[in-house]
Amino acid sequence: MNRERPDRRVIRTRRALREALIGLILEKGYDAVTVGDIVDRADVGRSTFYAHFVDKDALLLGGFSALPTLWAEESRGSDADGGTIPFTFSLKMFRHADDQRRLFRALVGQRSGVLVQRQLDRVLSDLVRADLERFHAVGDDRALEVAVRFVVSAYVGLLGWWLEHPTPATPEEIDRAFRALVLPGVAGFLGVATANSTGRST
Amino acid sequence: MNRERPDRRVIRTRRALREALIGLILEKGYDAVTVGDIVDRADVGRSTFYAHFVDKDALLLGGFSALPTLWAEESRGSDADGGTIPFTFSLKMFRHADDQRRLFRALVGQRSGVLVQRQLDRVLSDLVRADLERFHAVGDDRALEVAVRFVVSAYVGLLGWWLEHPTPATPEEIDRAFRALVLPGVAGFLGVATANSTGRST
Amino acid sequence: MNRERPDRRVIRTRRALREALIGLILEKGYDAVTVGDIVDRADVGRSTFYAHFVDKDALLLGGFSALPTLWAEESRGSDADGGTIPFTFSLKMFRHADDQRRLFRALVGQRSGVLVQRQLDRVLSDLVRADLERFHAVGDDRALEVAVRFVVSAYVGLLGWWLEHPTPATPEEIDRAFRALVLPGVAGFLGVATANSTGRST
Amino acid sequence: MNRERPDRRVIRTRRALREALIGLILEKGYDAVTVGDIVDRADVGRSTFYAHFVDKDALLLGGFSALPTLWAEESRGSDADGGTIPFTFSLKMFRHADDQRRLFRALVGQRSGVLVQRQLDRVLSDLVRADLERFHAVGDDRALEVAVRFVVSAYVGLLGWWLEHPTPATPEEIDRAFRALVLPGVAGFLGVATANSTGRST
DNA sequence: TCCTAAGCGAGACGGTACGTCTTGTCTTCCA
DNA sequence: TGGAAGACAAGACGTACCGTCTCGCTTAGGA
Repeated sequence: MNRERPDRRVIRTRRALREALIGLILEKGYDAVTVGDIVDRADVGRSTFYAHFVDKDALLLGGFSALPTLWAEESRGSDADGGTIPFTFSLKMFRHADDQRRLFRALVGQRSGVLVQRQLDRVLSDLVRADLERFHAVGDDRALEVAVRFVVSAYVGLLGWWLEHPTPATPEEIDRAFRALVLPGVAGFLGVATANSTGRST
Repeated sequence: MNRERPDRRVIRTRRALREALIGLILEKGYDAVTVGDIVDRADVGRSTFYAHFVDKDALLLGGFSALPTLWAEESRGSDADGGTIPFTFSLKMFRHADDQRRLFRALVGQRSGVLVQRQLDRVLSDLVRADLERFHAVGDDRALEVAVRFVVSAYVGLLGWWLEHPTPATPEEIDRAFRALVLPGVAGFLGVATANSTGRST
Repeated sequence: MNRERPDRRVIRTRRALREALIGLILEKGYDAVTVGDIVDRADVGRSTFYAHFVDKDALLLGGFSALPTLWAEESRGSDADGGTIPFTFSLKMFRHADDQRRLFRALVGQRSGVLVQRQLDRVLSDLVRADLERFHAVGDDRALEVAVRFVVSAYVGLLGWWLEHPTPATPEEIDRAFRALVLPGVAGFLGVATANSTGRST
Repeated sequence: MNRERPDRRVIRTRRALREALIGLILEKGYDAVTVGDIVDRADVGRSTFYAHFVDKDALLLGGFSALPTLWAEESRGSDADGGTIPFTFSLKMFRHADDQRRLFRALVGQRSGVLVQRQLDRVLSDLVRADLERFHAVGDDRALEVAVRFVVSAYVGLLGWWLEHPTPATPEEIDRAFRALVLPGVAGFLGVATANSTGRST
């Protein structure tokens, strides 16, 4: 046990770097931020940066790869609803995005790098695939993947659009739109499993 | 008068640059291509490059911004069908993509830059918006934009996925999937105008 | 003909770099000078420096490898004396060193790098070897090399000592000391050839 | 009392560092060895190094500054010869160098740093000065210093040359060359005091 | 057919960021 | 609680691009 003692300094350094990055992204957009900017603001030596992260990208992912997962966890947490509703992540994430619109715009919007988008894609794909398998009897793997990609693309597309436009709608409204647009197609494409809520856990 | 003498050399230079860029994108992906690479391959002086294009991006767009529009035109051209089918661009473009999979992958796929994607988005958005207005009585502008974004995101998402995966389906199949996934949601969300848009289950 | 057009810019850049280096060496000593210092003072881009010289060392040698040779040429020029005196470089170089004591101290003294010393060694070795072959019938190559090394070491040793000590003697005095100390040993070690001044070109 | 508790660990640490340094010098030359290399090989923390030595140089001198003195002591020890021969250190040191050619090459040769050379210079200068004062009636302090420098430079020069060249001569031979080259000049320059210094050709 | 402005290749240049390396200090942990 | 381990700030290094610029050479296209 006790493997990997954290060493407070390491933690402090990483946090400083992460916070510097966030601040700079909000100010200039991800691509315009240089490693030099980051270490200057974090008051950290250049080599220290590279001792912790191979990349600017690695810093971003190291800090935020956790985030989507976190959102996912929170969503899944609400399985208290009996798991009768698919894509519960949707509203949660719209709300998160609403709360921290600036950060989300920087990370998910057009000024971010491809990286967080890719990461978000990955996490959402897993969530969506799980839900699709739960609610539909899927015989065809390829059809499943197509559906996953469809749902995720639609979601991320709407999310990005919504973030870039000034207060076009509440999270609830945009979530309702998402569901209205996506669910019928999925249902038709994959077919309905047994009941709406399969006989799964609970 | 006499403005804009074409000068054969100019044309030759530009074509050389464009072709060099395409080749390099296919080999390394857009982001990895440098101006140095391009002028080396095109056998052109560095300053000549900048005499014609401000950017690597400008070269790409200068060469290809026309493309999506072209595709669009071809699609619209087929309105000979009486305009009874929405999103006719879809199958056409899937077929184009199938024909020139390598080029499309380079331009639209993950290895491309954001630029062509953005351009594609713009053109598709216009096409989709036109179709939506044609087939649905849209009272709410915001709803229309949401729907546009939904359709475009879904389309581009599926297109990208399909390009990245080795021969998962024929253009016809993936187009059928696209329509099955997208049309019901749009119909439900915007309401049916002329009742001819789909004959989907309900 | 006309190969290698010089390109005025190149010449200007190199001179600027060289002069910046000299100035900085005089101020801080060779080792303390960084490439950054040099390009700052020369008002030249960092990459430009590396386009011309692989190293700080290369700049030094590129600028000064000519110098010892130059000194050598001047010395040889005085063969008008009929070539009856060996090591004519000696007094010349002591005088040069006296004239530009600061520069010599920086280049030959302890604050310099090993590089100029090595170069000086090489050039002096050639001069000395030539003289030894002229004035002595040397049968044994190894003995010649030993003698060369002896003369050069003694010379450079005295030169260095003389440079580091404030005006201990005039160039003529130190040259006389050098000859008094070195010549007898060489004569005894290698033997005298024919006459003192061999029958060579006069 | 009890000052300077030896603390076995301290001794072990220092020895480890010293041995690491020697090994690395033999492998890469002094200048190429970094503190990181040393502590890695010695399996010691970086700060431990700096707790014992301010420098890489200090480690070298701490370990080897004794050496030249030692060599000197051994030489002087043999004054049992009645002190009739000057520069008795010469042959002894050539022999040492022959015995441990690799180490000497590393320390005295061109791949070493300036430090041991300087130290060697200092020690040899003292030895030489003492001998010169013993064998010559020196009236002029400056002349003495010049002679000291001459002898030392010549000696170190020959030593270095001899070390760098594969088995060019036995210690006895190179010593004989040294004496033949140096003594006449010294005798002529300083004047003969007790007349026993050399019996060279007048 | 000549001549003259342009297009062009070649590539030097100032900048800027990169990722690596090394040094000497300073903090943390452990025995 | 004192010393070993190693994280850290600082900053130089050499590389890779960028976009600007200056040079002459070539070469159309109008005279």
